Amino acid sequence: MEDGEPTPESEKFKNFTESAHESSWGSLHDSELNIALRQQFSKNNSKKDTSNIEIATDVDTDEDILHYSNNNGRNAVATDIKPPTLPNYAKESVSDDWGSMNDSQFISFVNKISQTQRDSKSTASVKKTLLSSDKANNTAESSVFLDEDFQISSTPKCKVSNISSSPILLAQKLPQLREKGTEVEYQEDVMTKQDYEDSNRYAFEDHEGYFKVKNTKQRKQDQEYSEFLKGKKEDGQTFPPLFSNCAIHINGRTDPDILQLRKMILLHGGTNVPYLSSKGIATHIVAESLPPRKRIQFSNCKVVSPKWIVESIAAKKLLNWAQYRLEQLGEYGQQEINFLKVNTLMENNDVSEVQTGNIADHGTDMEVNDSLSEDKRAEKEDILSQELSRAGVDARDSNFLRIFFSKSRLHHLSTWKADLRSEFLNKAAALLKERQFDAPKNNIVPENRVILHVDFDCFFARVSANLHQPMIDFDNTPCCVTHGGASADVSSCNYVARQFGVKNGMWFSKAQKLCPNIVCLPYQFDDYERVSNIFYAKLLALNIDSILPVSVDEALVDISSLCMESGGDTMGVLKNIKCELDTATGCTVSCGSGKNVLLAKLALRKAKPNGVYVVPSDENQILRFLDDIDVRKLPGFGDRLFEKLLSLMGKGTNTTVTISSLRCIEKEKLISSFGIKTGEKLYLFSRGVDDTSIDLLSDPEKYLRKSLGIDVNWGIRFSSNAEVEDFLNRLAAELSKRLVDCCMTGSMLTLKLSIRHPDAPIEPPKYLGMGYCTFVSKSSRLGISTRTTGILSSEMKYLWRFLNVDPKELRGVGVSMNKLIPEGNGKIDTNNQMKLQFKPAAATSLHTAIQKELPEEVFEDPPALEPPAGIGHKIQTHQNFSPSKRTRGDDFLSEEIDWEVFDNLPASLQEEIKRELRKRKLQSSPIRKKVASTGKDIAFMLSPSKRTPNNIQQHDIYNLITPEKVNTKDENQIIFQGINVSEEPKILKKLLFWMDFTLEEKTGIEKKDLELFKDFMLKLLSRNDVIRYTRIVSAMSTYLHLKKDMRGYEEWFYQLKQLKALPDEQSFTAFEFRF
DNA sequence: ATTTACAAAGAG
DNA sequence: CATCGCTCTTTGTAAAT
Ligand SMILES: Nc1ccn([C@H]2C[C@H](O)[C@@H](COP(=O)(O)OP(=O)(O)OP(=O)(O)O)O2)c(=O)n1
Repeated sequence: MEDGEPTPESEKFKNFTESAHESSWGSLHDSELNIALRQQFSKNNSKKDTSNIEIATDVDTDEDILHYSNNNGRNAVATDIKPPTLPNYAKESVSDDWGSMNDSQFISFVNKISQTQRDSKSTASVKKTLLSSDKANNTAESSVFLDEDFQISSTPKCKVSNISSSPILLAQKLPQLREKGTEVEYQEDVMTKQDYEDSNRYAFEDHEGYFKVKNTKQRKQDQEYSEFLKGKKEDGQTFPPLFSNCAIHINGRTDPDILQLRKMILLHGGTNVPYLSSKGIATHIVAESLPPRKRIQFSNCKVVSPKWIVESIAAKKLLNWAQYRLEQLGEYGQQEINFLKVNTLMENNDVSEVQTGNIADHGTDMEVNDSLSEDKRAEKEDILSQELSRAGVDARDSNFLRIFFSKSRLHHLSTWKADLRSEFLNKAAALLKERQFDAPKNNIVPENRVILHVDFDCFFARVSANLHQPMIDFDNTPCCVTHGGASADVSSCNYVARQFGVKNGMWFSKAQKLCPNIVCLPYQFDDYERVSNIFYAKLLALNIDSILPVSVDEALVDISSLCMESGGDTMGVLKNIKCELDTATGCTVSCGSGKNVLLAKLALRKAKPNGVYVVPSDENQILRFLDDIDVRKLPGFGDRLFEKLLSLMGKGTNTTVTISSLRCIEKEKLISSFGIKTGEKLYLFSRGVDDTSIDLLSDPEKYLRKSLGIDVNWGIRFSSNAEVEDFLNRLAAELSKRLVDCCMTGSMLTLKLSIRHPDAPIEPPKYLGMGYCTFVSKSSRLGISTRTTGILSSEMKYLWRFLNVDPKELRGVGVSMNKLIPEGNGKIDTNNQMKLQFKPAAATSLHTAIQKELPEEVFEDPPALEPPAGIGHKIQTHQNFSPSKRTRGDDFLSEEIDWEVFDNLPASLQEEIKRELRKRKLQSSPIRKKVASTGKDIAFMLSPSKRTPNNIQQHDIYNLITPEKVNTKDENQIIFQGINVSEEPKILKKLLFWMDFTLEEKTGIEKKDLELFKDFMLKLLSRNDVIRYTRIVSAMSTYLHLKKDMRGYEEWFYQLKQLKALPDEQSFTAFEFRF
């Protein structure tokens, strides 16, 4: 059993796992699984009712699948009658901007056009056709194709402002279309033959090859197109080849947006670089602003504002890019950063792929190999790539995190979401500031609000399929995005696959069983981001009242004003928005609307796939709409709540519950079984009531991030404590980096561990997965708001030791910063500082040390014993928690304060970045992934207590030889630096000098010195010389108090805080000894 | 009565 | 070979204050 023999329980677990993945992707996670299992186990143990439960589980699952099939059935019918999507060419032909298409879309589009226009050679006739089809788009087409899916019909002639094609743009684009068409037709042939191999599942076995080809292909195509254009001067339009020597990459959302910029660049002879590959191609990067991460990545490129393009074109000559250099880069020479970077790369013998952690394991266009011969380089890369492949599956490798995150879909989703939140919050903040005086109160009463929920249909699957070569008939071919192995998750599958019962989150082996012909597509995170940028750019271009990003492919939008303008034709507005988004992205979205968020979300469920749905605002109609909806569709209503509800209603597990029956349950009953908030929410939801706001301006602080964490629950396999602590060091560095990225510091740290459940096999069914686990978490106050890697890692290691988990049983590690404040806004956690006056700090590393060195009975006394009873007890029951068995403390001094190099970066580079952050300006217009400043930019909106000048500098910790020398060893005499303890003033003088020195030094306290110092202090304590001890700490604290503005202040504060906390325990101990 | 620590659930 | 099971918010609960 211990060795992972498949016991009945673990077998059951496996079944449960798989069915859970099927029945509800995303809503049932392992933590929940674990709960479910725990519950089942306990049930089984107490009631001996195993078979019953198993059956129940199965039935539940089947039912769920059935339910979804029904849903798909409806879609299938619709598909049979009429294709739910427009034929690609029809949609694309009405696109007002071909720039939004990717290569394959473009090729297909052009082919269709040239096919339909085969006989007509004149530009004018093409124009006419396109124009008429454009018209069709706005009128007939919506009724013909879309009405099929609309639940409520409306006139197709609605007009939404801002979204119709500009006639000027249209006229400009027409000749290009035709010309590009003939050009590309040829191009496609060549490409198909020379570049692509038709492999069984993947078009390309590896992403790298794929991206290289894609990049090459697009650039080549763009280039031929521009060359072709150059020769053409008809139509009176000229496009001087301003950018002929430029290869330009557009980074994220810009103004004017990426579509327009790309067009401008290509028209004027430039090369567009859609993806940054490891070959240094891009000469310029266009962006509005960049977060530190990308700033380093892009450091050897000329990073310019979009204005450079616009104004160069206006001036009809290439303007000096330096004038448009992105301001944030400021004074640090790009050369210099590049130089540092290159050196780092070479020293580390690293490859750019790992360095940058780009999605397809790609680096930037940083080229470090100029000096190496091709052969040598290839050889080197070969060796490195071998090392890399190990690094990706071994958490002990220093590159593991980077590789893991670069391939993790969930990491990307989370990151995108956080970035979007941050960006839109900043936008809102800027807007609020602008408005401060003219208060443009929007006068729409809640009853008349129209909330739109818009979401791509099977986002990843659609985008990946669009890019796939050979082309996929998306509406008839089952396909899904997955890494491809049997136990790999299906991230997203299309609706064809869903008819077979395939679901997002299901294991691929299962999906394949259900649907043997399913096509497997690779992840293409860059493209998801790119399409998402277009999506949001389009939404922002509308006259919307507010917008709340829900996910990379999903947003809540207040369209009350738009609907008012259109005379209440909500359906028409939705259709237009849908059309607009479909054409711009080459995907399909669905739109649902209602007078509140709840109704909008439910409407979207009805609208999917590829449709729109409007919930009317009449109360009775709302209730009728809700009546037949499954309660499981309510937002926030997952498996666990459903289970509870079933038991509350005394229903079997295989039933569904409609909202109308939920409505029959009294409020009190709901509250008593679900808790006050949840009960009340369910009560209101069942009546269609929901007052959730989506307005970032209404309460900006609410949307400011409150925690920042890192979780790794894959690939965690350690054999020793040292390996774990090494990993924690790297986690700390990563956490610190992310805190820098969003300009925040935090004062509480939480470590969360996943531990193999005793009943789970050693190796779970999923390769390197976490399997069935128990979880423990422990948090600690730092006493100071910080993000210093050294402090974080030290604290994490303390928490790790505290939790006392066998490294071999560890299956996952998470760490999170909890009491966040925006950078520079008050350094000290005053709340906690106050507490320090009265009682020892919460757990700190040094406590551990003391515990280790004290006799065992100390642990039995609550004041000295850090863990509150609850925790200790819980851990004990789960995993033999026994503090007294902890290893002796000899290793403490060498391991406890493990000051690592501050970060992976050279200190000078770090310094530059931080300076840069401080310089950041409020009005810089934010761009997703380009603006990391969550905190600072909206600092002015925070309550005054949280606002303080940000003149306190961050400090570094860096190894440095200080004036300290080796301590002497004497058993009887306490000697510090050759000075006997009786000469206390001398020692103090030395200490203050040392402190002063390190406070100024940007490299901080040298690790060895600190060890020696602590060693000395601990000796004092061990002799019960609390008086001296306290005197020294007080003197140092007082001195430190005068040095608040020094860079080393924070670190010293932390250290002294720890030292201060010790005597309380010590005196207690002494007291104990005396009696 | 609040505040705090921890755990669970739910989302994409 | 595989595989990349993240990360944040909200809520419930029990215990401490
Ligand atoms: N367990 C999950 C759930 C979602 N996703 C990713 C893939 C999806 O494409 C994207 C968006 O999630 P949605 O819930 O919107 O699902 P889809 O867009 O795939 O399908 P649809 O919205 O049409 O139901 O998030 C994922 O990787 N794993």
